[in-house]
Amino acid sequence: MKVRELLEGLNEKQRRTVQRCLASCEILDLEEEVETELSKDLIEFVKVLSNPIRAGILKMLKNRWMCVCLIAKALNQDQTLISHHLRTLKGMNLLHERREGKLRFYRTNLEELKKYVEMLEKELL
Amino acid sequence: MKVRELLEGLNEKQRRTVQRCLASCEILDLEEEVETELSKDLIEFVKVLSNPIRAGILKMLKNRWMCVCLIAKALNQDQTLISHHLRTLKGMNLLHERREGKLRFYRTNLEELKKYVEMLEKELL
DNA sequence: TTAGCATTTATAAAAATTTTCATATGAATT
DNA sequence: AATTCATATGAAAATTTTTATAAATGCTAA
Repeated sequence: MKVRELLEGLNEKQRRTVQRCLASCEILDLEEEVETELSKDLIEFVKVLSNPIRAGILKMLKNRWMCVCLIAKALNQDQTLISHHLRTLKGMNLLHERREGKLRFYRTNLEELKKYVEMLEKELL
Repeated sequence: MKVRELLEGLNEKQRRTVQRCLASCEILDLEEEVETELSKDLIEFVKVLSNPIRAGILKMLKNRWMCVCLIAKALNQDQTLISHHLRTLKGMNLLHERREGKLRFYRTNLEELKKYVEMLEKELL
């Protein structure tokens, strides 16, 4: 979508005001193509990361395996709450899981995490 | 905080289970230092970014100035809603602002944005 | 200077997320 | 086999975020 097309979508008064402004200050070129869409996945990733508990989990598990009860202890949170957040992270493929007896160990999936961070840079910088 | 200290914080049964497991599978070293804290600012940044409208604004304004009414048109959202989100973004210093007559133009503060993305990489990768 | 317009601000309503609590599941110890 | 323990799940409650509505600001053009 070009700036010109957006401008044409405004009501008459607004359009006149903006046109006049752009004519005098030349702050914006009408022929520029405007991109607003971010990948749905990327937004979802950022949302997952935006919770301090989930972000803390990813940081803590970036270079080690830990079982659920130790994760809960480290973050000083109820185990069932941690379980919920682990599920969310797993849902985005951001964790590896490994079972040892009745314990479950998790570790950050750094490949996947890096993929998202690179997407972020590409889209916004 | 070391893994050993976390372990000592568990109740006796749990501690025994975990100790026995670690003794046999050697998946985790008790002497490792565990880091869980992310910078408060960084989390706030990620939260700001986690809304699709705000992320869309940052993408659209990464290389141009646009006035509020055109931003609203481009995202096909009510102008007052856009104003709210602009305020949030301004509050994190993620936007430059410029007034031309009765219009207000915004543009992404790429320096600041880059700063946060770099923090993110440093903390999580 | 006044009337109109672009935008902001305040506040209330709606929607989404997080947390808690009760219960389920599956492995291991007894 | 029965019980216990670590973790998972689901639904309800609490909290936060987003959106909508109404009123206020401040610039400008007439």
